[in-house]
Amino acid sequence: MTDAVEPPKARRPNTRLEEVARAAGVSKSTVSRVINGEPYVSSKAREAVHQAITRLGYSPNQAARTLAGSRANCIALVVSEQGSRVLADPFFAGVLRGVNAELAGKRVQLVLMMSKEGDEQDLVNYLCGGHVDGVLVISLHGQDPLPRTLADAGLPTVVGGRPLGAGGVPYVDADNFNGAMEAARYLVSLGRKRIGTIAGPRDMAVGMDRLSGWKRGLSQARMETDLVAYGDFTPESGAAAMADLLGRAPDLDAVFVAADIMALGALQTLHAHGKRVPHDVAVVGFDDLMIASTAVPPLTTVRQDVEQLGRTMTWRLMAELAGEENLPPFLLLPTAMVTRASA
Amino acid sequence: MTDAVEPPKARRPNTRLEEVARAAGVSKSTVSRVINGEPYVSSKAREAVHQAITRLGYSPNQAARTLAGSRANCIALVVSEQGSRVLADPFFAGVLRGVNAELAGKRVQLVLMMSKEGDEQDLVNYLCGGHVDGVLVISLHGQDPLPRTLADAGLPTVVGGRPLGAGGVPYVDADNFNGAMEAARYLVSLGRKRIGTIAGPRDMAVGMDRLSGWKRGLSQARMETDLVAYGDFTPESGAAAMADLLGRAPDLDAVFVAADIMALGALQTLHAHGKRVPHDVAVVGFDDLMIASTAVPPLTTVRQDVEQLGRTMTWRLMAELAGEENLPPFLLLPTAMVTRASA
DNA sequence: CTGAAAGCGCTTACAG
DNA sequence: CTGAAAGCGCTTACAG
Repeated sequence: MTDAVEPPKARRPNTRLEEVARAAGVSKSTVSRVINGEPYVSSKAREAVHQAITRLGYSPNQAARTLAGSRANCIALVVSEQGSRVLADPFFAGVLRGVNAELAGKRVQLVLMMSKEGDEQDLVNYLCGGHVDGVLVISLHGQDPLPRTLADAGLPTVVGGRPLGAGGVPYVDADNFNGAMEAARYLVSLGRKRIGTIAGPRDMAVGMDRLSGWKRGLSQARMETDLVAYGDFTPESGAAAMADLLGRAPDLDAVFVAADIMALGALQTLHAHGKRVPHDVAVVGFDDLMIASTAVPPLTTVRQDVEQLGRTMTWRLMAELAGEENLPPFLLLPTAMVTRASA
Repeated sequence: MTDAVEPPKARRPNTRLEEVARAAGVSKSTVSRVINGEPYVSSKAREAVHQAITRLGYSPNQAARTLAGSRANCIALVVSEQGSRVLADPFFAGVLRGVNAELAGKRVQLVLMMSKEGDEQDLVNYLCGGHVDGVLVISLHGQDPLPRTLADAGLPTVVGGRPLGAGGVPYVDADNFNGAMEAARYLVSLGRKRIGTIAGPRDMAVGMDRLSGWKRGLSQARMETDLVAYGDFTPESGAAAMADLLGRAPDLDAVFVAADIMALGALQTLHAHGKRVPHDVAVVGFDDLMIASTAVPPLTTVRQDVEQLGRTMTWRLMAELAGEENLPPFLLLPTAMVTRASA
């Protein structure tokens, strides 16, 4: 035997609060108070504790804090798996960046959970089990009762994107209605006469709100709002919807596509049909994804700031956890037209 | 005063293990054993406990489990913020889906942490503080010492994408070298004579490995490997690199672009220069993003399965946590050419 | 402003 | 196969 037997990994115990207390010459209570930023601590004691913490590289045991205290110091971001494929990756990643940015410096962890078809009960049990202080929910579909369930259980909850089936639960959303209306007005201002739209899925508010905005924009100009085709936020569905629209209205000269990712498919169809963009058909998208600027031609679109969405959701949730009152029931973030070559 | 004073939120205590024990007519120890799937429990007791758990909707308090036991039942996914912008969103979202898929059914939570410039020490303190059982690290840049630091601290760590500065730390990666070599060979087989490449950043293994693969593919055909331009995984950098290449070699008739997102920019430049794709210049990308198929023309590319990457990383980490031995030090996932119109 | 003590809800030897 | 008891590392009244 040349190999020594692996010694039983002596899991070196971490620095504990007690050691910090000893090093600082105070009691555990005082250290705890300093860590939690409580007011009644002498600056001398506070100073000593801070130094000891730094010197020892102390990091409080979260499990113990959670168990002893009443909060988990942890919030959950719940993503519906179904929705995550549809709403697509840039949305998800952007929101996440925003959430993290807002959480920076706060001692709050983010746990990520994907809700899968069929395990809703497990999810609700877990979330309501005191493991998290609050929940952020995104990419909801249809009348998903999840936010209502969580809110009813007394768990602070904020939804990203207006929830269709959860009246009363606070949410943050881009101002999809006005963004789409502005896009429609822009196309009208360009002198376009036959304007269609490729809308998002009927069971998501983001789809319906953008459709409503487009309708309003056209109605105000006394134009027809009959040219509607639906897609599901994939390039392929955008291509198919565009073909549908072209078949129904050969004289179509503009289209508002409710998502850049579908607009890419629409551009492909227009190209295949020999339609020049924007000469024959003007195209406006929505989202302003990174790839919008490299579409052929570069896509005119309505920008929404998804990172800001994540930040705002988190801010709203943390404010509620902090006990602030009279918080707004919902928040709408502004959108902005970005004019490029396609319209 | 018409409003009643808000009653102090009577935080309804959750079902506890003790109540389950009482309902099942056994001791707390036995309930704990059942929950943790330990072997020495009579099937009768096991059955009673399971029923009680279901009936009471019991969800164990993770904080208590963590504190009492030695594991956190939690792993971290660490994303370098800098890297996350570069590697782009689809990568991140795909990996995350894979991680979640692999974690499904296991009672292990995923906490997400973004490492920001300057807070590395906090991050290391936290991770090594016993709050997580293991760490998944992605989108590393340069010689980032993080994985080495974590591994040295005895924390099981798996890196996604070959780490440049962490020899010895287990990693999972797409087989970038062979994928790129295959792309180069494919262009050669098409009869192309002057083949360039737009490579990724020099400080990321993914950039270097794809570049090496391309070089090898051309060398084997005794072709020049001088036409290299560098980008940073943005469409804009791809556009600029393409212009550079065209300036250096007007006779260029093919280009391997190390990422689809850069290929979009390259296509735009080629278009602007009046080059027809693939007639004048054949283009092959890498990744097979959703948008590759709606590029104009649809992009021939090398597919990597990022979701599989996430699953494999997680599997590798969980296997180590389970105490399995003789695990592979690294794992390379196969790539596959996807032929479309651009080459 | 400070400290001693109880308790959060589990897991884990230990004894049987 | 099972149970009584100690202990994980904090926070929080309570008393001073």
